[in-house]
Amino acid sequence: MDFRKFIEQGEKLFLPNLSVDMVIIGFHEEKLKCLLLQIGDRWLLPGGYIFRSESVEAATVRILQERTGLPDPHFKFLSVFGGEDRNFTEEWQQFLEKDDINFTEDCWLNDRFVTLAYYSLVDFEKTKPMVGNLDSAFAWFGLDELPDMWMDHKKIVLTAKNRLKEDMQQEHLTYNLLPKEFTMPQLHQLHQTILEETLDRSRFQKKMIASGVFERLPKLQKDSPGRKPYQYRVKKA
Amino acid sequence: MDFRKFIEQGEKLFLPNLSVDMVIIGFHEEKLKCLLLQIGDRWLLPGGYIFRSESVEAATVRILQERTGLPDPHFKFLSVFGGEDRNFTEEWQQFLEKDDINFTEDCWLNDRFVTLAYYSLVDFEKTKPMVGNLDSAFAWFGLDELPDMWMDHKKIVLTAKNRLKEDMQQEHLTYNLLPKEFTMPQLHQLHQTILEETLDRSRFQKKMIASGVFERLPKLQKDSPGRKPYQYRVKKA
DNA sequence: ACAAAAGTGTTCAGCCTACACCCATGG
DNA sequence: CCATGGGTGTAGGCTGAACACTTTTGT
Repeated sequence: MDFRKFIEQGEKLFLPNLSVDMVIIGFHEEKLKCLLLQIGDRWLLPGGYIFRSESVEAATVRILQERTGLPDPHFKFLSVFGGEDRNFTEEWQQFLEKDDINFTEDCWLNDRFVTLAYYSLVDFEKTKPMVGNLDSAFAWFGLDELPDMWMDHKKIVLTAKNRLKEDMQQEHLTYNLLPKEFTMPQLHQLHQTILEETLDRSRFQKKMIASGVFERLPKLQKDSPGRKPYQYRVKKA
Repeated sequence: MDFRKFIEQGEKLFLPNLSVDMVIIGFHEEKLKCLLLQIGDRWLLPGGYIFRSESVEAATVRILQERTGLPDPHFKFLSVFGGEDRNFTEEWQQFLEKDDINFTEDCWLNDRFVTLAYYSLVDFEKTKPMVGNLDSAFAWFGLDELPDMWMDHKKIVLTAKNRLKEDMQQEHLTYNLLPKEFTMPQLHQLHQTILEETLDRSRFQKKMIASGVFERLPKLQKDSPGRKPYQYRVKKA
């Protein structure tokens, strides 16, 4: 969408005062990373607004696809952030004062926003992040090395980090962070990273296999010393 | 709030296109009941809108207090319902056409609404439901005997019913449905009702006591045959 | 042959399960 | 004293914890 149109006509196109924010999480170099965008000097979560003729779910998928290039990304609802003072007046002003856009104080973007926060687990290697109209860059940040962020966005990321810990103990979803085919040692390492504690290798392996969620594939070929691990993927069923 | 002001000026006072709906659940006569309001011939969930200068959380609490009369009601987020065609044009029309209010097609209430659904567990006996400006009556309905309801409201109730089943296995929250002081047989019966299955009495009792969440009080005095049960309440900690 | 990596076994403790049994009270 | 309701005990099975052991591979 054209930038000027977005600023000037956004309130006609989108549901006002409501946004969607995405905590997009990947796993790279033994660490959890979060995809952030840069506007001005500061960083913020990828997000967007809901077209008046679009369901919330569709908006969520669209925003995710736009940012990650993935056709069918995983996502899960996180939380509503709805503080009465939740607006981005300062942030927009800092960024837009240098531009020639007609950005007045009563612009819809300056109003209060309730945001619907989601988190999304993606395959780091498959993800092809893209910048939007407003943001000048993207980058992956370790969840413990977050930069200065807009408003409550850092709080949203940390909420996602904690929620992921809880959710993964209830349902199988961590495989979304790995390639389609992966090994138990990889999954084991991933779980340890997310939970921030060591897990008994033997028990982990048996529990995962016993869950019946995964199916075993031929062994992985690789050039490192030691036994070759089996590969697994999620059962389609 | 004055009815005319609500219709005519609501869009200035509230965040537009966003509502809060409450599945208020009580336990009475061995059954789960849900508090509904009547507008015209049909029933709907208690709900409301968020003032522009009010946090979502504050709105939630306010709406709950208005409807239940309870000072500090329990509530928990349920889900977002955000379909692209989610509006109440038909429902409002049916109800308001007999009135002399200036209710035009472009009224804010006819627009699309995204709703934030919560559920709330209340002590049936302590709850003093109240009707609002719009609704003509309230009533408690068994979760398996729901009447004809607005739009997706029945779906929201059933979502709450299922979520309650899941949540209660993770955290202690069912005591919100009972008086401050209650007995294990009561709690046992309640859990069986919610889960729709029988639970071993012995095991249930030991598990509850072992959780350390409750403290034992003197035995209950009552006039029925059989041993008198202890009373319990939640530990304040 | 050795070290490293991955897979599998073994033992023990603790918890869940299904009942059985024991206590208290009113009729 | 017995029917009813409520509290506690026990034997077996399943699951999780900790760690040992074996297999496979590159160097």
